[in-house]
Amino acid sequence: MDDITKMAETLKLLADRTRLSILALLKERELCVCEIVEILETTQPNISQHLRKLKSAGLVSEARRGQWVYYSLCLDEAPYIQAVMEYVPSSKETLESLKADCVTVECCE
Amino acid sequence: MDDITKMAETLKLLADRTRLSILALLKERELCVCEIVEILETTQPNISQHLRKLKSAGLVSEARRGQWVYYSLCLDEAPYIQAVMEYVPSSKETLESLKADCVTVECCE
DNA sequence: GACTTATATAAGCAACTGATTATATTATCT
DNA sequence: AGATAATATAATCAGTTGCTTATATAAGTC
Repeated sequence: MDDITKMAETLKLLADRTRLSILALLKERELCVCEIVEILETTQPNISQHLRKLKSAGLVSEARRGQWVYYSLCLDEAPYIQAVMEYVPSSKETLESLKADCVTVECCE
Repeated sequence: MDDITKMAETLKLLADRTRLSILALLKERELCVCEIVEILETTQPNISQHLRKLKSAGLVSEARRGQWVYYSLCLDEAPYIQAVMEYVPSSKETLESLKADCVTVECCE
């Protein structure tokens, strides 16, 4: 697979509303699956499967802590992804409002 | 449509081998459709339809000169696309080798 | 060990995408 | 006007994608 094909494949991962949102969130801080599910208002399997794609491309890494699995951004090997991420609108407010009404999610302590 | 959704939509245009190759070529210089067809070794309708998508997103602009329609890059409005394009491998050699055996294509003068 | 919570995986499906083939349009040349 | 070359559009189709529902695994709690 030549360089351009590989680049197109990697860009496909960003070219999806849900995955780009996940990456935008992880840009702020690491998050566990259930937090992402709550914020993006979708189902858990949906997020899990998107995370798997991002992980197998090496764009995120996971760390289990207790029953929670935390995902964080991992863009050192993907400079052009990093370049794009500079332009993704911040999710800071979204994350703060989550903290505010953090009743349903136990993992945010 | 929120910002992230729009960004994902635009990134979809780059997330395709053929379209990314077209953009990489146009990064070097403007090209007419038949040149792109010859270089990328695909069919004319295929290229035409990809160019239409790129055009309707404003990423390329067209200029008819005689029977040929020349396309050129137009990324002023899309900073993050421009950022990605910095990382796309150059097509300079490909374009020069085209010039070398430019027999079938009449438009390159 | 039984129950609950968090996450992952699998199967199924509707919607979308990229390519091909066929046809239409536009311009040039005689 | 007729023939040719360049490009655009339309129809079709196989392959892919993202989501949902159902189920499995893993960790924590009682």
